[in-house]
Amino acid sequence: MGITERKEREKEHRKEEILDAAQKLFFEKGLTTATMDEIAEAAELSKGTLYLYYKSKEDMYLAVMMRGMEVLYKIYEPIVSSNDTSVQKLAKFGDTYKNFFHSHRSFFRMFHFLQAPQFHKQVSEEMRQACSVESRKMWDLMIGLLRRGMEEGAFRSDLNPVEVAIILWSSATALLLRVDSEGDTWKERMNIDLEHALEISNKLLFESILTDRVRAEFAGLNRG
Amino acid sequence: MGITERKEREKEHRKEEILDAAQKLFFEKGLTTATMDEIAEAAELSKGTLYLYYKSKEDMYLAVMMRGMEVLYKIYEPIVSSNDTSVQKLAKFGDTYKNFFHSHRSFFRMFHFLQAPQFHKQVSEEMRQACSVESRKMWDLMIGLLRRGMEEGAFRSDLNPVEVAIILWSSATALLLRVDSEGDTWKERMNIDLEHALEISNKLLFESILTDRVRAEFAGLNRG
DNA sequence: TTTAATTACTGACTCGTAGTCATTTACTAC
DNA sequence: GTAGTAAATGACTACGAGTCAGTAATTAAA
Repeated sequence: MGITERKEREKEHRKEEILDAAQKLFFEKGLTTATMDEIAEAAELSKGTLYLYYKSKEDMYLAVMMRGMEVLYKIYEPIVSSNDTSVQKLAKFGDTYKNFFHSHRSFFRMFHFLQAPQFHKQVSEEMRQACSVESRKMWDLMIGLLRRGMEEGAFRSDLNPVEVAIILWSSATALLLRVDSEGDTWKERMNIDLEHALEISNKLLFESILTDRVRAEFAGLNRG
Repeated sequence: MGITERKEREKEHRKEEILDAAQKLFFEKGLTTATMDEIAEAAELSKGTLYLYYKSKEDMYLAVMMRGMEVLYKIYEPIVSSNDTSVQKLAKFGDTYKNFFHSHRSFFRMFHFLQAPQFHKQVSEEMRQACSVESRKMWDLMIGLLRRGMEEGAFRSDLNPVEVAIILWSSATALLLRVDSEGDTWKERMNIDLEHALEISNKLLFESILTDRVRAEFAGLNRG
């Protein structure tokens, strides 16, 4: 009989329902301001029940964040699988990240959590592991793209593809975080458009990793 | 009579003593783990007294962080005032930031707080203002350096010096944060030295903002 | 010197919230 | 119908930020 299986499904379903409620509140209020009581109420369950499904508030937060990582992965994956050239793919990577920032701002903000070690106290080892696996998928996409581009002679092969991936990803993330938190300030006080700064940053880094041959083509395209 | 002045001095002194205790505990335990009771005990005062000098725990945290910003400023200021060329100065800026990261790791970590908007709830307007002024001093140093370099023809003048400052600063900060929180992981799992990645990132960005003339000299120097 | 007034300090208290656990309710099997 | 199991509950504990009525110390006035 399939009772065990049905129960298993229902349990998974309940877990997702709880996460829906958590997502709603984390999006609205952020990690610290949203309370477990509020999430419980939104999920139409008691607080105790939440802890049958997630070990801590932080674990729950990361579970929501992983949804965001999956969203981003599903956007990126087809870019890598497409028939574009490596150069085109990398350009799309940059645009896509910016689009994701705009269309999924709340998820993007959550990514920031990973880099704030002071709040990881309550994160379970399992969740840490799961996040690590999920983020590894993203890195592999990008590193693979760069590695193939180097083999094809599009990108400079004297650079380490992993290092380049980290450089591109980190600088884009840092600038988008700044857009998010300080964008208006820079605009008002210095008349600076941080998104334009991001474009310049991407352009500078992008061009500096192209091989001379491809850079010449690229410049030709930009002029024509 | 100087009683009012003496009292004023004593009050300032007490405020610094409290900050010494706070700094010790924030360095050891971070913002969330350090408690006001612990800080009070370390300062040999009651918790209530702390609130006569600082409006909230977050305010206190930012006051400590500002000490770090002053330390960094005092390291940077002489670089800008020196007789080096703009190119040399900019190179020193990069090295200096990395040195600061190593010698004042706890301060560096605190800087990260500014970019985590979810924890700014309890920060008073005065403190926000004070931080803004202090960080503005740093930015002005860097922006001024870039602007002069552009006027002298060392850096490309088709770029906006403010944008370049933001780009260089953000990417360096992002990579150092990663060194701090994930450095060991990348080393173990991928055999990647994130500090080397930072050097590459700096080199790529650095060279791409030089004018063609200076880049040629620079390349000559690097070879010679 | 005594007393009043001002300032500095105290620590028990309130309040909010994460996480727990003994108990209750709902469901399944025999 | 009853025993056994799984799911859910919510009152409770622990803990920490921030408060405030009261106390002590210092200065000014009488």
